[in-house]
Amino acid sequence: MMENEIFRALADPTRRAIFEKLAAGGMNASALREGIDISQPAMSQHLAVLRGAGLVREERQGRFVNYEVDPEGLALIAQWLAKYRAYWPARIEALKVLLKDMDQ
Amino acid sequence: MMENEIFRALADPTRRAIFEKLAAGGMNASALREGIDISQPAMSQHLAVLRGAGLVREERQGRFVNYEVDPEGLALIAQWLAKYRAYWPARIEALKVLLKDMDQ
DNA sequence: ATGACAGATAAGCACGTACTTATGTGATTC
DNA sequence: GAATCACATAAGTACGTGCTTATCTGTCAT
Repeated sequence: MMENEIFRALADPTRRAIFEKLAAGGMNASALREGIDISQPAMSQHLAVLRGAGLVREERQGRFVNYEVDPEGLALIAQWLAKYRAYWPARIEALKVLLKDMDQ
Repeated sequence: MMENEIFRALADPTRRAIFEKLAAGGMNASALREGIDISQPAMSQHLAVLRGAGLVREERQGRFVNYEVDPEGLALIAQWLAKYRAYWPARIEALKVLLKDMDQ
């Protein structure tokens, strides 16, 4: 089950930080390390977990590897979330923002 | 940070199963155990984690404790997800379903 | 080819997590 | 008020996770 790997991947704050950084634009593993105090192997391992969860995808570019957000993982979270739509409070501000951004 | 506890809580498949069961309707901890092969203390501990994450809330009813889905946790996930809306593929079926269910 | 560089993998370790059994707490029933 | 029931908490344990250092793989420049 993919959900398992997705939520497990996002359960780690360092991985969420990496993902958030990638969401601002794809970049290679070394560039990703800047600003996040983490060793090279640790970064590599985190990226492997994110990739396994379908949250990130890689693309070899010479001797660099460019990473970017994989929409598939996000779509699966949206799908999971949709199952519980009955419980989403109708007038919460966050939801209104979400709706406005999506409905176009 | 609440996100941390939410994703950590959902990273466990047993807890997701409990949450899913609660989403079908609130019930007490004993009723929740039916169908899920788990000891009473384990269930109690899982419910404590889900409650700490804002995914579930409790209500004492005599010597029973009724548990139900807390919309706040779900709203926070939606909020987190909304940050990455730029990456959501526009025509994925899951997303269309999500949109249809929300936009009313 | 050789050295340098980007990144992955291996192995080991400290700590966290999910479970267990045992016991505690609060509410109900008799 | 004693027994029982629903649930929480305590303590211990097996296993998972995230980190480290060391090493390997692949690509580029010279």
